[in-house]
Amino acid sequence: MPATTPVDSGRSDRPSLNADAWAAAALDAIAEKGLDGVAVEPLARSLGVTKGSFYWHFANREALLARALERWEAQETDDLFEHAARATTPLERVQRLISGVNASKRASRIYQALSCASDDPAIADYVRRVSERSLNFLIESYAALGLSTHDARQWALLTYSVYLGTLQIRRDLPDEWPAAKQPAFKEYIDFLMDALLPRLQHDAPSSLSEATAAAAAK
Amino acid sequence: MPATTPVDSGRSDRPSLNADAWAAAALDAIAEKGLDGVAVEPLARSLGVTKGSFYWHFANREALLARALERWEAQETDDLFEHAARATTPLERVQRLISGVNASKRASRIYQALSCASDDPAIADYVRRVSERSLNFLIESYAALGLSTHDARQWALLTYSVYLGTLQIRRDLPDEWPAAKQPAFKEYIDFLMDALLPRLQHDAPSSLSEATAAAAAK
DNA sequence: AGTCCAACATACGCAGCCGTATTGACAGGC
DNA sequence: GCCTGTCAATACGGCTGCGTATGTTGGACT
Repeated sequence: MPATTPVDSGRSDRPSLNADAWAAAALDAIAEKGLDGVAVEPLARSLGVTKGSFYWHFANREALLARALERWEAQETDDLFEHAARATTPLERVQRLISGVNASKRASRIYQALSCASDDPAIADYVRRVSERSLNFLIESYAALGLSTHDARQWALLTYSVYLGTLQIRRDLPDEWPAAKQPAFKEYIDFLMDALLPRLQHDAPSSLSEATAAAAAK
Repeated sequence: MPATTPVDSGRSDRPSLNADAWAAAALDAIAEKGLDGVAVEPLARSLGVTKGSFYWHFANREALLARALERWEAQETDDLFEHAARATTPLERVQRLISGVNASKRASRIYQALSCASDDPAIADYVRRVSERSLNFLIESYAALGLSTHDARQWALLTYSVYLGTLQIRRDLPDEWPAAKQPAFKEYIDFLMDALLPRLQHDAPSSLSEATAAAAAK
């Protein structure tokens, strides 16, 4: 009864699922129920179809996972580039990363779920690449602040570990973590920015704190 | 054929499994294969018995999980107390936590696996308590350094997030992380200690760096 | 109008895990 | 020597997910 357009031209009753829709649903499942949440039959149910549809688009569950991971990696990379494009100053980049810790609960959950499952070498490669790009982004940001490659790397490792650790604290100790609206949140972000920025001798310290406040106000 | 001593008197061919042995095996499974690795039949196989034995000691899988989590919480708490007992100075406490980031791969894997599965409210409680104790330990350590409750809390959050984030970096980016034997490791630890300790005005900075080097040399 | 094909649905066998029920081995107390 | 309690093996049913084989349908094309 429901008319379908096989080439997926425009909208219809059933948009005729494609592989990307399955991959997107798989990523949602990872975010909500972990990697084992990516099961063919439950996913089909949530999409309102049966697995007869799935095995038309994919060879098996592994192929779906690969596609979902590619999608995830591309998304994370795009986010990073978009992030870099918006923040012009290297200083601003670090500030945005840190103050953005309260955003994207979904992204952090996917990241953690995949990191947990990185025993699987296939998954480990994706996680490694995504993490590496984030770390390199930070290294470049600190290098652009005038630090040597060596020092920039150390500061980037520090900041990235703070970022990751904060994500986990927010999850494991939700009561201990101030809501973004509370004054304690901004206060702590300011504290972090002070701890995560090297004290450059040739720069006035007031400019750092002013820029921090400006970014946090957004 | 193999004689067993049912009351578990001493050692025998089969030491007659008790509930604690099952809980220990369950924790091993969590460390190696995640929470879903805690499956009755595979565990029984790895212990050389069948699940007929399991359902004598436990009502169901959930009961095993609860017992394993209790065991884990007790272990982590004991480790923390032992850790506190050995490090007398508050400064030493922070140093040992940070430099001990390369130890206990197993513990960190269990922690991460449980944190991933903290959607389950039963598990979340255990994770929360364990994390809370660690954080409070750090808060007290920083407070003992002369910081106010508020400042100690901020520094503790920073250090704990660095600790957690470093664990994850070591797992996700094993190539980026220096081995404990490499000079880069000690160097980075020194860098961390400098970044994670407040600069107290009334203390000579040289004493901090000296104490750091002494602890790292161990 | 008839054919073809993409995109499903249906039905099946298989494997793994859970939990139960039943039975069996073995030791110690009497 | 029998009885009882402990710990374990075996056997079973049920559920869930994977993968395959085959049926069905509606639209595109000619």
